[in-house]
Amino acid sequence: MEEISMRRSKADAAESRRQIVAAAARLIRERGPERVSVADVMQDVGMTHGGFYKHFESKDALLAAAISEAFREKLEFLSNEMEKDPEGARASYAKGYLTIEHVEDLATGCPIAGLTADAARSSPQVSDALAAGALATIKAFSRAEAPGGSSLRSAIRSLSMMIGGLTLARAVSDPALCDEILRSVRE
Amino acid sequence: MEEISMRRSKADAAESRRQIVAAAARLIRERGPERVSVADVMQDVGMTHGGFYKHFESKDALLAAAISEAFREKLEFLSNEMEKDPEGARASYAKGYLTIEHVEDLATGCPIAGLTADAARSSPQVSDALAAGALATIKAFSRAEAPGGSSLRSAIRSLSMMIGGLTLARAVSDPALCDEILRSVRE
DNA sequence: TGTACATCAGTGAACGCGCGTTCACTGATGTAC
DNA sequence: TGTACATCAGTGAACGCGCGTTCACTGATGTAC
Repeated sequence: MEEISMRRSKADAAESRRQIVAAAARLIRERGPERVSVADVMQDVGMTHGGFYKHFESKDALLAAAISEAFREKLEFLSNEMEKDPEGARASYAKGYLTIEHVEDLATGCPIAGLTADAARSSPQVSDALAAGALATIKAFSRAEAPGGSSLRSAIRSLSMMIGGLTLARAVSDPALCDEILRSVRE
Repeated sequence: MEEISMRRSKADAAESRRQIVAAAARLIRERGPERVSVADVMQDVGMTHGGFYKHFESKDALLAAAISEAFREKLEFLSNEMEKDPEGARASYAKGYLTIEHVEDLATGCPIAGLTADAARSSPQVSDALAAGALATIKAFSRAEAPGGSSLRSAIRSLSMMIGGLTLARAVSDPALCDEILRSVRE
């Protein structure tokens, strides 16, 4: 315990930072940005809260980095799908998106559905990170073009249906209705 | 100031409670449930925070009541629209829903889009209130039937598109893209 | 209708607690020679 | 390669502050007679 408390190499520090951001990206989606303290995040990576400010200027700076990280993971996943199957990537992403697993798994779920309400009431630093992620998501979806129709329009419409369907499924409590929502929106 | 501090009649007390709930319904959508304190709400209706517990058992009880009130207002509005124009109520509600005004007005906006993420991380008391409101909304939309198609399915799909479109429009920062999202989803 | 008293809506001070942030300190790391 | 020293990642205690909640108190309301 004590020998861990000394200074670490630059590589170690960079790894610490990565872990802090990854932990925050999960925790803020699971519990909400306000219900996750700096100490919670640091404890999650096995550190004490005091060292936090060696990595970030403020909690808001961490939130912004965590939101960017959440989008990075999602877009990386979509990008891999597109390499494997350029034609069906968007449909298969939507299929995985509209599942009971995604409804229940807040921690690694869609950051647009999970964090837009929070970001809209937060500082520019936080809402800018969400806006950048949302823009990148729309662009990625436009690229993963479905056959026919205006690319941007159809990307926006697909994303809206997915985000709204997930939100509505999370809003209701009756499992049967939740399932009906997912099935209805999946087409 | 001082003469206001004494006991009020039962009618006055009921009116106070109504005002507290109405203020909370606005404030929690505007700032988020965690960023609104009991003292903020009481101050908004011109009272001190000490009297709060004469009306509610806890802050969570107020949040539940405020969520129910937000839905009540929305459903009342939809109900009025349906009386005026049974055929076009759903379309005209959707048209008003997908506007820049609604994107910017969090305080009196859709509680599903604005509060589902918060409710999903809250106590049963709070999430149950949201679930009840969401169910009532789906039912009202099913009743306001669009011509043709399965009533429930098409209600769910319309609502999903609206909620997702509003969320996506709130997520982005570019006004032109925000406008493009609203237009794309409005059909 | 009038009187005496219990009730209880609202006040304002106080409570404990957790939060974001700061700070003095430690000692391995990294660098200048 | 070896030595001396500055750096800085991480520790753990401490800070002010705001929060949800409690409490003793006030005096008009509401009721029993």
